[in-house]
Amino acid sequence: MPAPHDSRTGQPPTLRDVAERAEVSAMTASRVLRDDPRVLPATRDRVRAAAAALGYRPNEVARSLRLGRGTGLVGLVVTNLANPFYSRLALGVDSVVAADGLKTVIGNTGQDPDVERDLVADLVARRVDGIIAVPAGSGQSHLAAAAAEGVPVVLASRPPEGFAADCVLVDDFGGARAATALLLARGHHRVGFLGSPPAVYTGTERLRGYHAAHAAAGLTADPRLVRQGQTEPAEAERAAAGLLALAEPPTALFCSNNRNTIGAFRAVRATGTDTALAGFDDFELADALGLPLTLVTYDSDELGRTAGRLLVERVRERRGGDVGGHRRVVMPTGLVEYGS
Amino acid sequence: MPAPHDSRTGQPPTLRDVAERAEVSAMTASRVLRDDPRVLPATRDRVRAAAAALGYRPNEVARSLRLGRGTGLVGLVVTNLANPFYSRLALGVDSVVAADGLKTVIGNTGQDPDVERDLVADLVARRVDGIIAVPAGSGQSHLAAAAAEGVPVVLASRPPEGFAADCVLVDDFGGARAATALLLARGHHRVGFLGSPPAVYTGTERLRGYHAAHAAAGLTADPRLVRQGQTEPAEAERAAAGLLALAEPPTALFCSNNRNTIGAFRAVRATGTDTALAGFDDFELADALGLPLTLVTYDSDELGRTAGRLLVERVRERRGGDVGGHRRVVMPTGLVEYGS
DNA sequence: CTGTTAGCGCTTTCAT
DNA sequence: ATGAAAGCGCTAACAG
Repeated sequence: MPAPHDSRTGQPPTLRDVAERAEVSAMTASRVLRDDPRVLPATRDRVRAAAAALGYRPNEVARSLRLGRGTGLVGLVVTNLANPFYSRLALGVDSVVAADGLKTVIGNTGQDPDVERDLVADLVARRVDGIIAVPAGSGQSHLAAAAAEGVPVVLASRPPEGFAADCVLVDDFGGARAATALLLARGHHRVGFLGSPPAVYTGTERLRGYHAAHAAAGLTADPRLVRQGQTEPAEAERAAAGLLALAEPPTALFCSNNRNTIGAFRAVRATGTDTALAGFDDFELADALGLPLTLVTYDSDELGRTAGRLLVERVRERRGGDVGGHRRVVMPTGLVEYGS
Repeated sequence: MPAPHDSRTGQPPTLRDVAERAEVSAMTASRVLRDDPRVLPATRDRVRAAAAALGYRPNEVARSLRLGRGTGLVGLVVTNLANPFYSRLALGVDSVVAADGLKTVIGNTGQDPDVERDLVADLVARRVDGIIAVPAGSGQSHLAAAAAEGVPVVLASRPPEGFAADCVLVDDFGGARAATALLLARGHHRVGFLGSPPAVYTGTERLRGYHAAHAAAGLTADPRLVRQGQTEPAEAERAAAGLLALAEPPTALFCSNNRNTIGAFRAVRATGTDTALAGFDDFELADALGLPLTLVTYDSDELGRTAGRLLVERVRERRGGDVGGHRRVVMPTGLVEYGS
């Protein structure tokens, strides 16, 4: 364990300090520390020894300024990291970009569009190498602006609106349609819908799927059974309880994300009805709830990894490659049945 | 929506570009953009207009290099962001530091000590303003080195070893002892223990609590009922199944974290025994499992926020304040009973 | 193989 | 009220 730095000053050692100690120029020290081969082995050793003795670490801030190449950071903009969907996404992204030496900066917006705007602007000012975002839904002009400044942008689970960017989507429409169709095929003719606020892309796509399944079965969904706007389980539970308390309650519920599914589950259990339950997104312990539960599943880790991969390719591109036009990856969904 | 930058070049506009367009020196432009009052209102307006027209954003990399003040980033080092414990911590930390204009960089180690070392070194090289870490357990010399270089370090849920740093802890010992005591008081004399690898601080503290409860009741825990080393629910399930298959199986299990509790729950349900279950950490849907479950709880969001607060105070201190000696905050625990 | 010069974008210091 | 010079730590580009 070398002394971290010269104790005369509280400042970390600089390249100059290393160079002086090794009695070479800063340039030679720089070469050695970047493994440039054109240095005499003896000099190399002296420099290495000096660096080790001082506990020298190159200042990455200075390097990125000099190299003009960005900071080796990627911004990840999400609404709520405590939601397991987003934390898995974050992990998937980080695992991929870390392999390229990039670090992930998190930006949690808490659903606030103003926070989201500021966050993106700040990430751009910080010269991140790219941004992966799951925009909350009320406009993407801030992302468009970032893209226009040359910062690669990748959207996860929502498509770009009004500008071009890579994105990874889930087959929201198809998955929701399949799950709803299953409920209808089992004889449920009154199927309720619980979903996120209408401005959220995935929510409206999944609602479209719900309606499409009805249409395919020659049915029309009762609009009174559609409740949008719930973001947290507690809200979803109230909304579900409201549906179950109707004079003609639904005999089944389709929930457009895991927050709504969990809320609906609580409402059904509390009410004691045998309402059938289906939802989008798998979640931990879904199999252990003691109620039959049909879920639309997809590989959520792969979603994050794919987003990371798309971004990394763009970052490499800026350093010389060429990926070509913007890509749109759609992840397939499956159906899983839990409970007895 | 202003044009993001001059389209002649793909480069974002610099202060010079703004200055030229406003026909002032870079210095004056800089003053205006930092709201330095000593500028003629007319000039100010010209500069503001130029900046807006170009879509100028100050280069934060250059600023931090010049100001020598760090980057406005804090590093968060955890083992597994997909674990809800860590994602809540991350959110708590971020919510506090964001209020001070700081961003959180995530470093996910995946339990690998080498990755952890590299990560910390890299964060230091990137000149983060501070580091919040939940070290995996095999040595903290890398954190000590960071602290020695003057980077504020705050540890969450583990105390510093071999160096001084602020930390936030949970009352691991007391919580585990209370939960175990409850099981013993209910007549369980064979209580199993499921926990993380022995190198993990929280695991061993909680094991200590488990033993202390036995001692206080005049009992000695059967060492064959102690299983350490499970990190994921699947491993924990196997370990629990092993205990339940013993000739003299435990009649109750105490699990030292949520991963182990979930695994134990699965094993108990699969076996169909009426083994009593207790564990450390609350988790979503713990109340919905249909089995009685006693959990040691604490405010995990507050844990993250406290860590963030301790760090922010140190960061401010480096800019002139004085917080004094290193602090150790211990969060109290409670006991919750779920299930019928 | 090694060193000198110059400058990334910004701001502090010292003029004017 | 404004500007010129210098430099944060580092590294391309060019000497020698």
